[in-house]
Amino acid sequence: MARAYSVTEIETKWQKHWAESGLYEVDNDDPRPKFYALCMYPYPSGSAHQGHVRNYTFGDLVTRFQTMKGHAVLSPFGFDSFGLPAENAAIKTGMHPRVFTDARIEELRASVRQLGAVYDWRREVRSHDPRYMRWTQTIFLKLFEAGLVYRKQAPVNWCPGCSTVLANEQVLTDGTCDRSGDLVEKRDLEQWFFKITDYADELLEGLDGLEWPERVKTMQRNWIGRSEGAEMDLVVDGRPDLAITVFTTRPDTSFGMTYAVLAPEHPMVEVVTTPAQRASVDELRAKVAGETDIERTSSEGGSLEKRGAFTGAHVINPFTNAPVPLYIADYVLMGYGTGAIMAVPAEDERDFAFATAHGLPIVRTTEPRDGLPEDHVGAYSGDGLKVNSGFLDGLEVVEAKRQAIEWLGTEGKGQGTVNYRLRDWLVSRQRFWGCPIPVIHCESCGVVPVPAADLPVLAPDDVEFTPSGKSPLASHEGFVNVACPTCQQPARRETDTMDTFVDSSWYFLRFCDPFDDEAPFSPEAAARWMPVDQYIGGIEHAILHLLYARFFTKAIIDVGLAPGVGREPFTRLFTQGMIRMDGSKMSKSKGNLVAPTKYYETVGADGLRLFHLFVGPPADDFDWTEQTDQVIDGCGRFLDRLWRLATADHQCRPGEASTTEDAEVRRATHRTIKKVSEDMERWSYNTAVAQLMELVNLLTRYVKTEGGASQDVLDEAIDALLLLLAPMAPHMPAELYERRHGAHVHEQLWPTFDAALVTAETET
RNA sequence: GCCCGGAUGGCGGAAUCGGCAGACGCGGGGGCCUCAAAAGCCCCUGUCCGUGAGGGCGUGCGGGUUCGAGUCCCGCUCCGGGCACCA
Repeated sequence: MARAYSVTEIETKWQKHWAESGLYEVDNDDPRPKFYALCMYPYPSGSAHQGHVRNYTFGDLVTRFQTMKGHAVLSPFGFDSFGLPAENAAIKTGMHPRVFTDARIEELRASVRQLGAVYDWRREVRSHDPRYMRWTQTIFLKLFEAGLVYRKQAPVNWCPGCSTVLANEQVLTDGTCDRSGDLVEKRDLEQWFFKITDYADELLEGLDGLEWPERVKTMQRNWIGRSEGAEMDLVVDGRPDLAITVFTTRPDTSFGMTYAVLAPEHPMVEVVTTPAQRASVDELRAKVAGETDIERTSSEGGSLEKRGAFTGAHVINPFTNAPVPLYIADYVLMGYGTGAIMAVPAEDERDFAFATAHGLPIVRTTEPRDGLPEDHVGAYSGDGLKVNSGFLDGLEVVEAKRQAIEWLGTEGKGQGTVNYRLRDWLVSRQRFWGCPIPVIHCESCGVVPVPAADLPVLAPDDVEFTPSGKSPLASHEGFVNVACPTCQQPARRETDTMDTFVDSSWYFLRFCDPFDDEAPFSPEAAARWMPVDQYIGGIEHAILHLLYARFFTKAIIDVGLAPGVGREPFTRLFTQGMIRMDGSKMSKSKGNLVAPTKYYETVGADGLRLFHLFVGPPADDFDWTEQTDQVIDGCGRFLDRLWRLATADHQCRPGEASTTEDAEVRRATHRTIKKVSEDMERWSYNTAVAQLMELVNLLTRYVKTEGGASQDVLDEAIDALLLLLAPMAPHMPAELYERRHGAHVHEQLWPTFDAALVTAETET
C-alpha cells in the first residue's frame, strides 16, 4: 500500500535516536518514583516472531506510558540463553552451542530494536554469560549450605528424546515431555532437588495478595494441592511390631473403614503378603510396573477385580479394634500421602467401586440431615451427622474430624497433618548447555562445594557433540578429574547441569544491579526496584516459571542474600493471549509463522504494533486469518489519516473556539484523553485505539466545516492525539511532534483533561 | 468427574456500576475525483415487513427479578482452558 509518509526513513531515524539519547536508561539513584516493567526474558530462537511482537508491544507501551506519567521506569532486556535447542543444533551441525546461541541473540536483539521497543540495554543479562553463571552457582551453593538443596535416589521422569531427567512440572498430563513430546519413562536415579515443598504454604498463601489473573492463581493452587487431614497407624493383625501409616482427609469416617490398601510399590507389601496370596500379588505388581502413568491412571485400566489383590494380611482399625483385610491396588499411588489408605466405601467413590467389585462390606458413617434419597446409589461424601461411629455419633462432619484427630493424638495412634501434591523440584539435567552444578564428589569428604574463588565452573570448549545420548561433560576427563578442595585427593566433578528454569528464577533480581561483581546483586538495588510492578508474558508459564521464581525469591531472601526485598517478586502479572493459525498455536515448531519483517516495509513497526493492540482484548487469543492483512492495512490507513491531518494546509480561522463545532471538538478531545488514559490503566488497548480513531474521524470532518476550523482547537486535538499515541505506535508521533514543537513527544508528560469538558450534555 | 473462562451483525470486537445493543475496524454496496486505474474523500451496511414514512424481531436456549437485563438470579446447551484414581 502507498503510504502518506516515508515509514522506513522515520522509523530508522527514531530508533537511532532512542538508542543514542539514553532516555530509557535509568540509574539506581534516579529520584523519580520507580516502576519496574518486565517482559519474561526470551529464549533466543532467532528473529522475533508475532508472539514476540505482541509481547514487546505491550511491554514497550507500559514502559513509555509510565515514563510519561513521571516514573523512573526500569525496563531491562535479557536472554534465557541456556537450553536444549542450541545443544541439539550442536549435535546436528557440530557448531558449538555458544556460537549458535550468540548468533540467535544477535538476531533477536536486532529485531526487537526494529520494533521500536526501548530498553536499558546496559543492563542486558544472558544466562550463559560467565558473569551471570558465577552468581547462579553462588546462589545454588548458598541454598545447598542452608539445606534447601539435596541429593537423593528417586524414581524420576526420564525423557528418552531429550536424554535427561525432567521436573514433574515438565511432564504433561498425558505423560509426555513438554518439549520433545516423547513418552516419559520412570527411572531410578540419584538426582539433585530443591526443597520447594518447604515453601508450599507460603507459595499458596502469597497468591491471595497478588494482582494476577485468577486462572493463573487457581492453576498454582491446584498444582500445590494442599489438603488437610490425618495420618494414623494401622497395626498389622498378629504383628504388633508392624504398622502401616495411612493418610486420610476424612478421619471422621474411620469407623466405616472396612479394608485398607497399599500402593503396589509400597515396601510393606513384601513383608506382609502371605505365601498363599504371593502369586496374585506378584502378578498385579508386575502388571503395574510395566505400565506408564497414563496406562495406569486411565479409567479403562481393566476391571476392578483385576486392579487389586488381597495380601492375605489384616490390619486393625484403631477406632474399632476390628481387623480388616489389607489389599494392594493400582488406584493407590506411592507418590502421594503415605502410599497407603484406609478404605471407607460408603463415603468414597473409588473405595465404593472397589468394595463392590471385591464383595467387601460397606458401612455408612454419615447421614445427611434429611436422609439419603430412596434411589441413592454409591458413596456419599457430603455433610451430615455421624452414625455407626461410636463416640462421634451425632456430630457434624467438621466437628467429628476435629474430635477424631484429637482422639488419635491422645491415643498415640496418629495426628493431624497436611499433604501437598507439590513435589520437590528436580533440578539436575544430564545435558551440556546449562549451568554446571558447582560441586565435587570426593571419596573421603563426600559432596564438596566448589570454593567461591573458583566460581564460575565453566564447561570446557573442547568437547565433541555426538548423538550418543550422553552429556559431553561426563566423558571429558579434563573437566571431570579434579583435586578435592578439602583434602586435595583425586576427586570427580559433578557433570550434571541445572534446569534452565533455575537461570530464569532470579534474572529479574540481577537486572536491578547487573554490573555487581561482588554479589549476585546489592540488596539495596534490589530493594529499590523490586517487586516487578508489571510482569508480562505467556500463559504457558502459569505454573513452571512463575512458581519457581516465587520460590527462589523467598529462598534467596532466607539465605541472607536479599535483606529488605519483598517476598513476592511480581505484583501484577499480565498474561497475553496466544496467536493461533488454522486452529493451532502459531509457533516455529508448527511451521506456521508469519514473519513481522514484511510489515515493517508497508505499515511499519507502528502499524504492526497498532494492529496487535487493536485486534482484540490483549488477554484473549486471536486467530491469524485471511482477513488479518486487511486489518493491518487498516491500521496503516489510520496512521496515514493522522499524518495528513497534522501536515496538510487546512483553511483555519486563527484563534480560539467560538462556534458550536469548535466546542464539540474540544469536548471530544478531552473525552478522548480521559477515555484513553483509563483504558491504558485497565489494559483495554483495543478500545483506546478505537477512541483515537473516532477523534481522527471527527477532525477529518471538522477541518472541512464551512468557515474553517479554529487553529487552536485543531492544534490542541492533534497534540493530544500524538501524545496519546506515543506509547502505542511511537515513531510517527515522535516525528510529527518534533516538526510541530521541536521537542520529543516521549519526554512530555502524559496529557490531562479538563473535567468541565468531559461531562456529556445530558438528555432526557 | 471437578474447577475456571466464554457464546453479541458476513468477520474481529464495543457496551467500565442494571440505563440509546452493535463504538472502532475489516469485508460488502453506492457515489465523488480520474481519460482510466490506484490512492483519497463522502454516504449506506443487524434482521424481517413496507415504494415510503414507519413498524416487528434481535446479544446460545428456557424461566425469573426489575420501570428497564447483553449485563443480575435459577435451570440447561455448546465451545475453549486447567486439574484429575491426590485418599
